[in-house]
Amino acid sequence: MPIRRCSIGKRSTNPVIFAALLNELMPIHFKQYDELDLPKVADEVLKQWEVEDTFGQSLELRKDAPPFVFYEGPPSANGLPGIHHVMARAIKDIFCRYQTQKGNLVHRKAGWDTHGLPIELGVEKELGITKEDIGTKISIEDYNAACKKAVMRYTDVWNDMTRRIGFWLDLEHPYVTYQTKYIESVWWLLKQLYDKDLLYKGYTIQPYSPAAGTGLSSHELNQPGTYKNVKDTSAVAMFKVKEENASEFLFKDAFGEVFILAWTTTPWTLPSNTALTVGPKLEYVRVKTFNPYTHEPQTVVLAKARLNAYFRSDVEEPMHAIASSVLLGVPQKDAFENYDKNGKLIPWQVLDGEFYGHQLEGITYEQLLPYAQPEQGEAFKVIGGDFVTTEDGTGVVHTAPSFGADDMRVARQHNIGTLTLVDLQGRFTKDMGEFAGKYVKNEYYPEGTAPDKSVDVEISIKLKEMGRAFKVEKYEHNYPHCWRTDKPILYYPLDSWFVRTTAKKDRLIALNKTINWKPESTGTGRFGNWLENLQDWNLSRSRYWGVPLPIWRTKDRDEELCIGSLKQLKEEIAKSVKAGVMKEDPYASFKVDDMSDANYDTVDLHRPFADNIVLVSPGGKPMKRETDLIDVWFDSGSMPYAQLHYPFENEDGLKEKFPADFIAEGVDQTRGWFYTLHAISTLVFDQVAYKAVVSNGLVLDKNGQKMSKRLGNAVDPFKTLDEFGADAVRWYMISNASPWDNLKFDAEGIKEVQRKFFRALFNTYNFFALYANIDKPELGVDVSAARTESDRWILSRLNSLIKLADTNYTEYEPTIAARAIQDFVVEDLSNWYVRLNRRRFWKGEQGNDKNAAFQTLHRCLEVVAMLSAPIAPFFSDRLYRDLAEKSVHLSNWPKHDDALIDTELEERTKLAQSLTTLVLSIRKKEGHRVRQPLQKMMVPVTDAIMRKRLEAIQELVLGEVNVKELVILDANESKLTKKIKPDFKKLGARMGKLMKTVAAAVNAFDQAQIAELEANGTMKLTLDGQEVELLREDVDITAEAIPGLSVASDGPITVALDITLTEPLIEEGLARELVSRIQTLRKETGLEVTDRINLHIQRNGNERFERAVQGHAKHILAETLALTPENELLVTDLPNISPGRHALELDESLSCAVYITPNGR
RNA sequence: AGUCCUGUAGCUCAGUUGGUUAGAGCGCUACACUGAUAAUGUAGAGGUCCGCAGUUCAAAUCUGCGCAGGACUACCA
Repeated sequence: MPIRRCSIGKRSTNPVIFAALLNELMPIHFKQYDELDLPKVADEVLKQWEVEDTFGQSLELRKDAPPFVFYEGPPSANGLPGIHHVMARAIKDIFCRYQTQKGNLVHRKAGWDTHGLPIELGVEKELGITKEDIGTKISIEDYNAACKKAVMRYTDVWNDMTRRIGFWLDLEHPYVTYQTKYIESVWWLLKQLYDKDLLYKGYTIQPYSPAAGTGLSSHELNQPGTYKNVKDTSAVAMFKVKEENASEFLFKDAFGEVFILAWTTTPWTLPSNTALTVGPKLEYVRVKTFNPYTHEPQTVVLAKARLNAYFRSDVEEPMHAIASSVLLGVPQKDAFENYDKNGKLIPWQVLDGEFYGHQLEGITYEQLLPYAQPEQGEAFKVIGGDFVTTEDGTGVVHTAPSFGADDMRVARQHNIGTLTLVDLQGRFTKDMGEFAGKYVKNEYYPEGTAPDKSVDVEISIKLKEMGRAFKVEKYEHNYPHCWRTDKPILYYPLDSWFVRTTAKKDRLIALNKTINWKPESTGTGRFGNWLENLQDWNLSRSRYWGVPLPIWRTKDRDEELCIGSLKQLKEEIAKSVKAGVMKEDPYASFKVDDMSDANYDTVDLHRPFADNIVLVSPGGKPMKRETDLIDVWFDSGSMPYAQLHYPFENEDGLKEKFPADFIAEGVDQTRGWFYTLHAISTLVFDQVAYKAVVSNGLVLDKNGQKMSKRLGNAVDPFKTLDEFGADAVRWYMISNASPWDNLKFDAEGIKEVQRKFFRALFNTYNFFALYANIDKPELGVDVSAARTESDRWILSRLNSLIKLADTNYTEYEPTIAARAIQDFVVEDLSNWYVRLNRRRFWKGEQGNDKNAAFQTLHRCLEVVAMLSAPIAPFFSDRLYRDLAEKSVHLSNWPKHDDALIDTELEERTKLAQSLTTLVLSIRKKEGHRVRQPLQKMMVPVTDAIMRKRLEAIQELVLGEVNVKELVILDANESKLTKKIKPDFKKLGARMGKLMKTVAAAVNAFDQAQIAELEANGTMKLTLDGQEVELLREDVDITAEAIPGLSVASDGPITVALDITLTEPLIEEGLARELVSRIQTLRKETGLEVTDRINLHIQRNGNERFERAVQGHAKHILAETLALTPENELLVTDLPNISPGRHALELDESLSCAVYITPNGR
C-alpha cells in the first residue's frame, strides 16, 4: 500500500505551490501489477466502494453543490435484465458521474414500475386462470396480492446487475409505483387535471371483443397471430344525392338518378352510416351508366383515379360502348341506345367536367338504410377528410362514426351524429327491423347455430334489390382477431376517461422545442410529429392491478367527485358513514397527518378496497367509484412528483428536483415515458419535465438481428460481465457507436477494447510505476523550465483532450469523448510519448529532465483516469488511487489550460511523425534495419514555416530514425523535381465551367512552367479561346523527388535518405546490435532491470567487430548497466565459468562470445 | 399505411460548408522489431460509398423516387 505522508490539502493553481503540494500527495511507492485482469479489478473496486461507501461520500462531498437532476425511468422487475439494460444503465451512469466530477450534486433514486398488463398476464399464466375467472375462481384481492408478489420477483437480480456494471443508484430507497404514498401523489395529479377541466369522460372507438366482452389494448392487438387473412363480403353502396343548390352541378346532363359510390368491407356498418367522406384535394368524376343489378339508368360519382377499378377501358370506342368490369363483356356500338337490360355488357361514359372533393362537401344524400336516426348532430352529408386515399375503394369513405376511429374523428370535426345499431354482444339492436338480434359476424353465434347467410350477405342482397348496390364481391383482407377467443374484433365506441391533452397542444409543442434531444431528430421528428397529431390521452383500463381512478359518481351521473388525497378521502368517508351509506371507515387506522411509512402501510388503495368505498354526494346520493384503472404510463410519468410524495411531503424539495437536467431511456420510450413525463408536467406545471434526453438505440446481436429468447441469440449480461469486466463492456458499448445508433453487440469488440485501450493504459502505468519506484524521482519540484519539446507536446495534447472530452460529455456525446481518450492513450501517450522518452525514465542522472518526464507522465495518467472515469468507473478508480491515493469519483474534473495548448507544436509533431514513418518506410525498402545508423536525411522545404518546424523537431526525428543529420533543402535552389496540383476548391470557385480544362492544363505543366508560376506568382493561360489568370495560391506545388537518392513522400512532405554506409557507421551499427543482443540475454538470464553486471566480450579475430567494441565500449557498458572497466571489456579469454558464458550471433556471418554475471552488491 | 433512424473495405466505424487518388481500427498476407512486448513498425490485398434519376465545372456529401434493415404509431373505407 502506498504510504501517505500528509492529508490532502486544497489545490492551488500557482505552479510552485501546486508542485509542492503534489509532492506531498504523491505516494512514495507505486503499486505494480503482473497482469491485467479487468473483472478482478472491478470486483475489488466494487468491494472497496461498498466498504468505504464511496457513492455516499461522493454525495456528501457535493452536498452544498448545485444540483444536477437525474430521473431514473422505472424498469419493470417482473422480467430479467438483458444486455441492453447494461447499455441503458451505463449511459445514465456516465453523465451522472461526469456531473459529479464537475462539482454538482447528483441524486439518483432507483424506481420500480409495478403495474400493468404484462404483470397481469404473467400471473394469469402462472395461476392457470383467465380474466373471466377473476371475481369467481379467484378474488380480486387475492389476484392483486399475487401480482404484487410477482412484480418484485427479480429485484435482486436487477440490483445485482446494477451494482456489477457500476451504476451508482440509490437502490436502498427506490420509489415503487404500488406504494400508497406513490398512488396518493398520482391521485393528486389527477385531481389537478380534473380541477383544470383536463380530465373528462368521453367515448372513443376501441378494439372490442364482443365474444370476450372486453376492450382490447393495442398491446393485445399486437400479439402474434391476431391479424388473420379472411374473406369478407364487400359492397360498393350507392348513396342517392339530394338535388339542391350545392349539388346542382352534379345533375347537369345527368342520366337517371345521381349516386355517390362508397365501398365497405363491413356491410353491417351501413345502417349506421351518417356521412360520406371525400378527399378535398382528390379529383372526382361523374359516370353515366346502368345499374348492373336493376339495369336502371344512373349517374355515379367516384374518384377519377378509381375509374379503372370499376370500368374497363380496353376498348375501341371509349366514349361509347365499354363494358363494366362488374360484368365482363366486350364493347359494342350504340351501346346506350341498344343496351339490353338482360345483357352483361354495360356501357359507360364519363360526363364532362371533373371536380375536386371539396366541391362535394356539404352535399346531402338520402339515408341508405333508414332504420334509425341519430339523436344529435347533422347526418347524411358529404364531408372532407385527409385520410381518404385512392388506393382502393371509390375514393369516398362510407363513414359510420361508431365503428371506426377515423370515422369518429372526422365526424366530430364536422358535427356529424352517430348511430350505434349494434350492441355489446355484437348483435343488431331492436331498431334494426328484420335484422334485429342477429349477430353482425357469423363467428359470434354459438357453435353450430350460425345462419347460412351472414348479415353482410343479407344486407348486400337487400341493396341489390333496392338498386343501391354497385358491386358486391368477396374480398380478402387482414383483420384483427381477439387473441383470447380467436373471433374477429369490432371497433366499437366505449366509455373512457381522457386527459384533454389536445387543449394544451400548443404548450406541449412549444415546451418540447426547449428540450435538448439526443439525437435531435427524435425530438423534432418522431416526437415532434407525434405532438403535432396529438390525440387526447385515453387513461382508462378495464383491469385489476393498477392505480384506481379516484373518481366517484352517482348512478345518474349528475354528481361526481375527484379525490386528490387520503385526507380528502377520509373526510368523504366520514361524511358517508355519517349519512349511513357506509357502515364504517375501512381506513380508520390511518392518521391523516402522519407521514410515516408505517402509517401509510395500513392503507391499500388498490382494487377491491377502493371499490368498496361508497361516498355520499352533496345531494345525499351514494357515489361509486368509476371502475377503471388508469394507464400505467401515467404512473411512470408521475415519478418526478410521486417519488417525493409531493405535495404531501418535500414541498420545497420539488424545486430542487424538478425539472430533470437529464434523463435517458430507449428510443421505444418516445411515446411512452418521454411523452407521459412531458404531458403531465406541461398540463399540471406548465414546464418541461426534463431539459435533456438521450434516447438510446437497441442492442442487436452481431448480425444485426434483434436479440430474443426464441432465436437463442440473447446475450447474458452476467456472463459477459464475468468474462470481460464492466469497464471493457461499457467502454466497448460507448466507443463503438453513438448511444442512439443501434449497437451490433459482438464480444470480439470487447476483446479488442481490452487489448488496445486498457492494456495500453495498464502498460503505461506499469512502466511509470516500475521506474518511479526504482528512481524515486522528485515529483514535487517545479520542472516547467526543464520540459522538453515532447513533454510540452503531450501536455498540449492532454489539454486539448480535456477540453474536447469536457465539451462532448456536456453535450451528451460520450462516443466522441471515448474515442478521443482512447486515441490519446494508445497513439499519443503510449506509442509516441513513452516510446520516445523511455530512456529519460531509466537512464542518466537524477535531475530536472528526469523529473519533468515523470511529472508529465504522471499528470497524463492521472488526467486520463479522471476523463475516463464516467465510462470505465472501476479501472479508472484503481488507476487514480494508485497515482493519487483517493477515489477518482471524489476528484474534481480537470480544468484545461489554454496556455498549455500549442497547436503549432502539435502540427510540427505531426510532421515529425510523418517524417519518421517515411524514413522507416525507406529503411524497410532499402533493407537497412533501424539499428544501423545512417548519415543523413534530406527534406526539401518550400516555405519558411516548414523550415522552422523542421529545425525544431530535428533532434527528435533523428533520434527516432537513427540518422546523424538532417539537411533542409531549399526547394527553389535544389535540383528537385516538383509536382503541381490544382487546388480544386479555390480554383473551382473562380473557373466554374472551365474547371476541367484548367485542371488538365495545370496537371500537364512542365518544370519550367512550374518555376515560372512560382517566380511570377501569376500566369495567363489561354484555354478554349478564353484567357484565364492562374494564381500561385490556386495550386499546390510540392517537391517530388531528389535525383539519385531514395525518396518517399506523403502528401506535401518528401524525404530523401542517404543510404551510403561508411566504416564508422557500420561499426556503430555493430555496437548497437551487440547491445541489443546483450539486453536480450540479460532478460533471458532473469536479471532485474536494475541489476548491474560484469561484462566481457571475447576477441573473435574480426577486426571490424573488435574496432566496434573498442570504439563504443563506453556506450555498450552504459546501455547494459555493466560495471566492467572500459579496458577490460574486450578480452582474449573469457572466464571459464559456464553460467556466465554465452554465444551471440550478430548476423549470418558474425558471432562472438560474451560473459555476463551479476555484479555482486 | 404514416413518422423517424440506419445503409461507406470481410467486420466495427470516421468522413468538416459539395473539391483532386474516400480514411482508421480489427481481421488477412509478408517482413521487421523485442528491457512497455498477448505490444509495436513497414508494406500489401480488400470499395458499383444500397440503387436510379436530377442539380452542379465537381456528389459518399444536396434534391427527388425507390430498395433493404430497424424502431415507434396506426390499421382504415
